[in-house]
Amino acid sequence: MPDPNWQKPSCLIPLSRSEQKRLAIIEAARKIFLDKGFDGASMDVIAETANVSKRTVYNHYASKEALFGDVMLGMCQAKMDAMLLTLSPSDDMAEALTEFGSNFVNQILEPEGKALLRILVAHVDRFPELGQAFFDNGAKEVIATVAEYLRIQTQAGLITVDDPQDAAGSFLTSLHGEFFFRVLVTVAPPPEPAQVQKMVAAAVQRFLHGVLVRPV
Amino acid sequence: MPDPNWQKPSCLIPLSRSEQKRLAIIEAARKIFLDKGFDGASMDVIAETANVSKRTVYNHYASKEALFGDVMLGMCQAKMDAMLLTLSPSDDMAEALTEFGSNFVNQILEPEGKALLRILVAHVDRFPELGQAFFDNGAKEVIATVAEYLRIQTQAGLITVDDPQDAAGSFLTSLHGEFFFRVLVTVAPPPEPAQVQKMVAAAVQRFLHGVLVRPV
DNA sequence: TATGTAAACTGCACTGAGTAGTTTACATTT
DNA sequence: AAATGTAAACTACTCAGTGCAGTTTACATA
Repeated sequence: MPDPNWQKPSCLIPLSRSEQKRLAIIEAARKIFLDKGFDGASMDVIAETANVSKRTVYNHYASKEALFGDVMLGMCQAKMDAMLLTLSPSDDMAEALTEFGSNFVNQILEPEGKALLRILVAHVDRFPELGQAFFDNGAKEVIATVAEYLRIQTQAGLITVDDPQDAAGSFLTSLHGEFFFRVLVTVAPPPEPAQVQKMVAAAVQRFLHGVLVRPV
Repeated sequence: MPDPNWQKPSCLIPLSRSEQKRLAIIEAARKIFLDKGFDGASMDVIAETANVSKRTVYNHYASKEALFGDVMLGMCQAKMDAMLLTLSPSDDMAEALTEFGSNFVNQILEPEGKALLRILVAHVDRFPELGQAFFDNGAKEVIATVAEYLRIQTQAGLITVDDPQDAAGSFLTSLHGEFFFRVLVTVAPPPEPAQVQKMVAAAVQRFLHGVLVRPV
């Protein structure tokens, strides 16, 4: 079992017992919710997994909903941070976009990313703020980063993009192709990073070059 | 209330009373499951909505799972049929791809399509065969249709596509851009058909023309 | 070093609500 | 007459959240 002191803000000042318990609860809840969803997870199991009494769980969180919200927001935050790389206009375009895109696709398709997406999708109706937060603070920023990059490169005369926002969204989704859907809707395992790399590179090439021999 | 006779195979031969009840149950279950998901739906409410006693529901379906499976497979089938148009290699490429793509995107983002997707995603773990069936008999065929089209047009020398399968998947996802994700993960309403049309047309243009002024 | 205190934790029984599926006794349809 | 449907009560179970009596921990003071 990893030392809880190595978890959150400071690992120099030892955490209070109460804070240790809270982290254990969050960690257990994270596992159980990811695995079973909101309805499938029981507060008894979460408490047991956290090695904590059920009463303690309710001392820290007023309700199952509150615990779920806290846990999910934390996971969304972590995923957002991991998804966003910077794009340097000075680097080689194909290379820069491929690196950015591979990371993006891997972050989405990697098992825990997939599980997080599933939970979000499954619970939009009951927890609208979660999906909204993930989109507003995560996906939106990723798209904006790419859009800004496309705008700059268009201004530099390297490419021609009319609507950078629209093109960025289209480009990003073209990177994962059918896999996003397949992984979300079936039990198929996510593709290997090597395959992702290849798929993204191909999509970047198509985006940059086009496929038509003689443009109409 | 619509006449159940107008629903399924034949509306000439009147359906047996038993069959009428079965259709009423399916129709009610469809509504409730789409709205509340598997766990949120109760068999009592479904029976009540179908104007049928709970015992009758259990006379037709052995369990809640069985009813859910039947209802969902039916909806998947209908959605698959609606998603798949033909692609004539002789038509203008941009026009053909735009028409095909608009229909595809609209079918996915339209409210009931969205709800169906959400349910599938939310229940993959408990009903793996559903998502698998939807992918194998639906998405896969759509991709294959586009891939075959790209192969033919490449052979005709109109375009250059190395891996038609991969390109088809990438092309199809580039059509909906961020919207697929946004609609799935937030409560945002689906875009208007006009907006879809515009977005798809732009993506088709990019796919066909590319964006690079001077190819590297 | 010993002791007091407040806050937090434990364990467990309990309430109350919801629900899948069954049973029974009777009615309707074909 | 046989099959099918109805209504309502009933079983058996899960699970969120509470109450409570007693214990542990951190920390301050003596």
